[in-house]
Amino acid sequence: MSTAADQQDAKKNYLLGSLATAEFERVLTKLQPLSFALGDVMHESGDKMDYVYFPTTAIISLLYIMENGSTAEIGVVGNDGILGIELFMGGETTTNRAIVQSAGLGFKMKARDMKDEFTLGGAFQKLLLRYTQALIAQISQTAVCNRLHSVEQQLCRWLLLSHDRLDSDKLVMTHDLISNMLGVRREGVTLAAQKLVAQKLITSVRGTMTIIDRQSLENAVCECYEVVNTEYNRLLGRGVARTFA
Amino acid sequence: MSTAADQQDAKKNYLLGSLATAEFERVLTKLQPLSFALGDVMHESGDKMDYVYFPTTAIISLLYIMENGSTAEIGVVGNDGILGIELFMGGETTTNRAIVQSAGLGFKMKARDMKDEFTLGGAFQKLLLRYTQALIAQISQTAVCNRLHSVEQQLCRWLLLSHDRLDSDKLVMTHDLISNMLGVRREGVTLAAQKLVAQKLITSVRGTMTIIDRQSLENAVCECYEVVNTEYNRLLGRGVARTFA
DNA sequence: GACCTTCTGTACGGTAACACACAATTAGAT
DNA sequence: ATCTAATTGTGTGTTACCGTACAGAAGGTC
Repeated sequence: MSTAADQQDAKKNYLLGSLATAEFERVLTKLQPLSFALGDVMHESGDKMDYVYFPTTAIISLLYIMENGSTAEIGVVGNDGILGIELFMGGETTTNRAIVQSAGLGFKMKARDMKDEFTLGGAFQKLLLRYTQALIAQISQTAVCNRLHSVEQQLCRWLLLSHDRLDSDKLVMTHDLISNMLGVRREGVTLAAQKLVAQKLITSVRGTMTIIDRQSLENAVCECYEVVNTEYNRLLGRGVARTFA
Repeated sequence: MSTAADQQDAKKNYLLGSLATAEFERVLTKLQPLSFALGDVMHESGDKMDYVYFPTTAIISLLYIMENGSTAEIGVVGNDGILGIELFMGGETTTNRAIVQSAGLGFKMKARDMKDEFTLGGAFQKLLLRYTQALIAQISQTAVCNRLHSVEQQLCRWLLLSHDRLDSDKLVMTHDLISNMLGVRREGVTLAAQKLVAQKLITSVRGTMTIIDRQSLENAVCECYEVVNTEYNRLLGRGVARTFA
């Protein structure tokens, strides 16, 4: 692939966008554009992946599924990162499911190409490792947040994380879906959402939540959100969070 | 360092022990033996580390400390791994505190030496990356377990995790310390421990818990324990868990 | 327009873990 | 032997979330 439009699009993914020109152009030749549909399972626990993915407007959830069917999200990948770190980390597979949480676009790269690029040991490798460390920070914070914070706080965090990775203020998401991500009951999400609606931070109507007061949402969220954001910023040179005008 | 005794000791750390002879001997010249005392803080959130550590009989907890002072463990490193992945991952620091949970021995290596070894890109690098992926699995499972399982189940998991990394059946640990690791109240640990004592899985006296029926403890634990163990086994060629006679 | 499905709101009883308070026990120090 | 500090046990009331059940509302389909 190599149209100028694709080039522009690829840069929307921060990892690709931070590559120096020469490296970016080499990598670009190995990328194929791709559309992610809501609910698509990019890989199942234990699956070998044929591709790695660089979302630009799509968001992918890393979900863990328990034996009894309950689920919990451990992390999220959007235009900030790459799906498929297990390929260059050497394990080939992981124990979680990757599912499209918000439809959108992105690029894919063959597993073989990814490994070759990584083995070169250049700036791309360094970047991928730093990204992996940022992802570890996100997963760690999820662990802590799961232990110590309320559903309402976690819903705030989840909304902000999604908002950061989207162009729009509208999150197309049912309470049921969010409850699977947060690992809580659907009713729990409804209740928490109502509280946020009452404070006029969001609106929530059948299948869509809209963020109407992001600043106040940031005031309501637990520290976990900011900690992860700062860490992404430190490790990758820029935060994921939207900035204000 | 290079005495024959040290060589034997170094092999007690699985990462070091899985190196091929030539690589092991090269690495060995860069190791210094070290003793870890209970409660020692190996690094604080945000600190740059001068060394990485390879425990052999000590256990280190990766603890996250919230703004309000409450704490939660995100992972644990013993003879199965290395403390200080952030050095070769490129971030230099992390957002958690590393504290000695169980006193014991191990080795340290200068940060500079670690980076040089990693940059060589050989088997050691591959091993370190696979270990990092195993640690990610552990942290992820902690996140899920924090969300979905009871304190009693988590105490079982924590006891087994510690037992796996120790020679003894005695865990020198107060309820208060464990409560900080699990991110729950001290009373909660006391209650959970009482239930396990009633089932004759452990004994618990002032400052020491002793595992007396490991098999039953494994039956009582949630799936999280086994999942992580299987993943360590797959990624590193051997599990951490003790095997039975 | 009638029907069906999906999504959301509400209610009720149950439970696990919380916060706080304080008593009882044990270990170590002088 | 006594004192002190650390550790563990226990009780009481509160809260957040769970499981279950069901009603109402919104949207798609025929």
